[in-house]
Amino acid sequence: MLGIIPKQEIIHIIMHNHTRGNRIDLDSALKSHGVQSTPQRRAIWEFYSSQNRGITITEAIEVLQGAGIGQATVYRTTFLLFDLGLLHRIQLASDQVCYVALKSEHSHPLVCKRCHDVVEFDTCDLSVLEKLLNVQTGYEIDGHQLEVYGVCPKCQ
Amino acid sequence: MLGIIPKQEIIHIIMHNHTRGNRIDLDSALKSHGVQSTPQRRAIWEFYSSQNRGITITEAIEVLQGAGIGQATVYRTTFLLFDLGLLHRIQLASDQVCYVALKSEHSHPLVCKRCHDVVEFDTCDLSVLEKLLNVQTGYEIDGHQLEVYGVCPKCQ
DNA sequence: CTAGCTGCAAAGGTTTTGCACATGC
DNA sequence: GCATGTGCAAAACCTTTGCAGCTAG
Repeated sequence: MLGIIPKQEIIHIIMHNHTRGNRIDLDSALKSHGVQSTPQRRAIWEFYSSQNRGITITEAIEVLQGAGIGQATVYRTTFLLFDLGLLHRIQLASDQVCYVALKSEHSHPLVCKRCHDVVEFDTCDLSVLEKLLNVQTGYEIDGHQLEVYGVCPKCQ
Repeated sequence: MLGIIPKQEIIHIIMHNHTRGNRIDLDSALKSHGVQSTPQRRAIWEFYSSQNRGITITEAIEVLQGAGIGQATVYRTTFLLFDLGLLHRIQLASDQVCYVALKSEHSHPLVCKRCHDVVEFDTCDLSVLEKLLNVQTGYEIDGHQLEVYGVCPKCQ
């Protein structure tokens, strides 16, 4: 009963949910932080956005150098996008880190441990938890990072 | 009304909650994974456990070399402990990663963005979310990573 | 026009590795 | 006693930086 939803369908469901949230607009995101929109930045964002799996910096460099973008720029831009909250950073194995473009403004990745495919979800309600933590600890809560891990239907 | 709980008290509350969960026993954890318990591994675990804030590998190396432990061993052991699920890995700034020892088997860190102090909580109930994701996506869910960020009372 | 961005290549830092020796079981 | 773990130092790798030229606004 589980795992029989065709992949296409899943993507569709996910995309459908996303259209309810605010889609991310790179240019406004950059402008609102007072930094320029350049062809390189757009290309790098485009690349991350076009993948639905975690991308390591090394992979990104490899691909984007083919498009004539310098490795330093890939580093600089990836960190910039991460700092702006447009990329999600994911822990794979003990030492591997990869990035996924957020599709909507509040979303979390569900990552396949085997093939690293990622689907996103935005239906996490942690406001109650955050309130509780605030009362219990006195911390002024201002965000969370949630990643869920599993094995995708294809890999099961 | 918030932020007036003395730190001592907070730690107490947190520790008290933890005693309800299973405390972590390094030796059994190591043995159950078929790896040896050595003085170095115990010392490194001891060190992470004694801190209530995120520790970078560089900091760990610096301290533990004082105890005569080689840097390669610190790397190897830190990754081992992380792979065994005994250390939590935390993203600080865009490129800084640090580690925190889990106090009980299912716990999550609440991290101060300024001083990197960490308190842990185990009251997250994501089973409903995990079930939903399973049905929606066909993924076989087997874990999640949740980090909450904020500013601790001291830093406010 | 100018502040901000980029590519290049070198410097700097971090992580991994091979190997001889030591140690847990 | 032997498989596993460790320290050392070198190698490999990854990330950052300085700078001259380019470009977005």
